[in-house]
Amino acid sequence: MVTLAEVAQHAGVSASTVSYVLSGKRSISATTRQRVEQSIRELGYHPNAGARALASSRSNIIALVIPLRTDMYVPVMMEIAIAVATTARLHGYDVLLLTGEEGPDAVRRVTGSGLADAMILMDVELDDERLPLLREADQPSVLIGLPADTTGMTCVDLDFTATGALCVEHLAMLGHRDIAVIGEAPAVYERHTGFAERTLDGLRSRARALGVRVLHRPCEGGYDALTVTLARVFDERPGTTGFVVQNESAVEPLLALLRQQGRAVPEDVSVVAVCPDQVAVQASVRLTSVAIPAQEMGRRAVEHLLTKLEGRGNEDIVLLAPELVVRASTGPAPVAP
Amino acid sequence: MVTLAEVAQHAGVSASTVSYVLSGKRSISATTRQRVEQSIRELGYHPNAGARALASSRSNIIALVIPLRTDMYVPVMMEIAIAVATTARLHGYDVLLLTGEEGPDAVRRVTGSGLADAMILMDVELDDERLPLLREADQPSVLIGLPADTTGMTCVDLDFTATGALCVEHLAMLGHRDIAVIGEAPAVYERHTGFAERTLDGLRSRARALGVRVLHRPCEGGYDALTVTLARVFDERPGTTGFVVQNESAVEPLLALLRQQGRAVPEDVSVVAVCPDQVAVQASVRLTSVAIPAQEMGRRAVEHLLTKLEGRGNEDIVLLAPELVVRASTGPAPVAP
DNA sequence: AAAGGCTGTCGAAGCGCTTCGACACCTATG
DNA sequence: CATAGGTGTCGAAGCGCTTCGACAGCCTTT
Repeated sequence: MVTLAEVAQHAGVSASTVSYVLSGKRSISATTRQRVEQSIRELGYHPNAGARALASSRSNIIALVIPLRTDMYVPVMMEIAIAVATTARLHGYDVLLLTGEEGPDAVRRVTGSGLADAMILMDVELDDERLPLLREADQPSVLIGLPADTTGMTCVDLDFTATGALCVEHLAMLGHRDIAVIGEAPAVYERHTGFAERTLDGLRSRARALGVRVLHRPCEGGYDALTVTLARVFDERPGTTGFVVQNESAVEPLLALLRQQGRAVPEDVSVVAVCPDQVAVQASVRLTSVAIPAQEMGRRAVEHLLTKLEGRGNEDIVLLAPELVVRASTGPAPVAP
Repeated sequence: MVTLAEVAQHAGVSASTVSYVLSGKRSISATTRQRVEQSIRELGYHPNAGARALASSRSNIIALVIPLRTDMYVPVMMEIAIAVATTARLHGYDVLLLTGEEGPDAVRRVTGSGLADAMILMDVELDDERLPLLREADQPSVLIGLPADTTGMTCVDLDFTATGALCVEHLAMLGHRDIAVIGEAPAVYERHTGFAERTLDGLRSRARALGVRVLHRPCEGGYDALTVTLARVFDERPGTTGFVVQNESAVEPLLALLRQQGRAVPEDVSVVAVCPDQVAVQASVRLTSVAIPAQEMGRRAVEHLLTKLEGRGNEDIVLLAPELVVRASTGPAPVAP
């Protein structure tokens, strides 16, 4: 293993000079710099992470806490994680992957040990028990998701309230008056993950404003669960012509069942989905949808974290504006028979 | 930030004694140990990771290199990553998340900087350019996937050859004589990721032995691509009654199209999938399938890595035996009309 | 009773780096 | 020409921990 001292000797300068070449914190003459850089290349030198962390008390590592559950939005989580890792690398940081399993202990461990300089938490619950710890930690953090109390926190999320409103608007504009919402599994609501409720809020309040009726049903993924849910929907609201789906694993079953019941999409029934674009375009009917901008969320989270690490920037809520893309699953409401 | 020295002072012992209490590398009297542990708890001490890494030249971190592409098997990757993180924590290790983006440089960086003690690489290509680096590195590594040349490497993977064979066997036993394989996207084969080819090999050689005909078609996900592929299959082999699908995003389209064409599953056509269980049970027909044991792969990879870190264990190929679970998508071949 | 072996604790060195103050040298200024 | 102010480089201290050798005190063994 090559050390700073060896590089210094090889280049005929002192260790501190090499350090300053590396960090750029003091001016170094062009000739010296080149000589040092040459030595670094020749010897294949890589600074030792531990020593660096110890001396500078910065690890250049960002901790990313991902949810342990893999019951929903897996591709979204993955995409966020990859975006976080990629963006972090771009700025010279590495990413430490923690699962939600450890709970608050993970926060204590990271802040206490100096393992990471900052943390990003995904899948924050409305009343997350890690929040108090983060508030009093001296390490910056960014949440992906929106807890109930955001004081002192920086959060990045899709504006789910606006998303809900957008979906209703689109359907209302097409003349739909009775809308059903197929939501996430009941467990997701019970867990108070926030985004599901917020979508619903946005949806309902805009529906009220537009004079549209909304029926909401949480739903497990898969065909069996959806068969039951759909039957209940049409039972209670036979005139339903618009659907909003916020549950990846309910998308395809919904389309299949509608088809099976002789309800054509979009002639008889319109469907708007809240899902990754890939799901929307690969579905059996290309879905009008609001995408979840996973990459952007990951990128923004890291960038915000970095400005906080630099002392600039601070408490802040970033809500990404939803975009509805019209595809083949929505059309004018059928004229009443 | 609490330091070892502060704990030592608080407990009225020397720093080294605290260190030995923590590491257990020398015997400590029960009373001293308790006093120290008490102080640690009271002060909320966490060892500083950088200092520890520097002094011991072990970071207690495992690097996990995940593929950058999110075009396939995303849930599987995620599940592996989570299993790796969880298992690692169980043994006192943390996980550093690297994307394939950096290529061989990632390996150099990690080995050079002592950032991690060992690495796990996912999505290894048959002739991966990182392999030579890993061979000469003094850090242990484990591959998830099987490259062409495995000398000096430890690999963990599903036995895809056996998987292919198992699928054919099952269909052959049910009397199917003409089998079509719907594979991954052509790009996956071009990239030489290995597992796709191995499945095909196992499939073909067992088919030959059993006197079954096999037609293989790579296929992009989604309905459009599958419509074309399926038409070609039935065009070339009208008597096809068995399908093996190894492409998550082709599963549902296949079922839908078959249904649409009036081919009942499993009465007219049988379908076996190679996919995560979740996909198999959530499909519109509960699929007979060979699961990809993502959790197990992640767990085994970490455990192997740890034995290598301890100096025990070494070069080794672990092929997990596939298990075929019969569900509702396969049945006896229809009697010829 | 002396020699030897354990056990439990301590002090000190050192891991590889960053960073502060010092200082030699050079150039502009009065 | 002496002085002030930059530049560019160096030496040394110290980050918080692990680990090695030393050794005091005790218990066996001969």
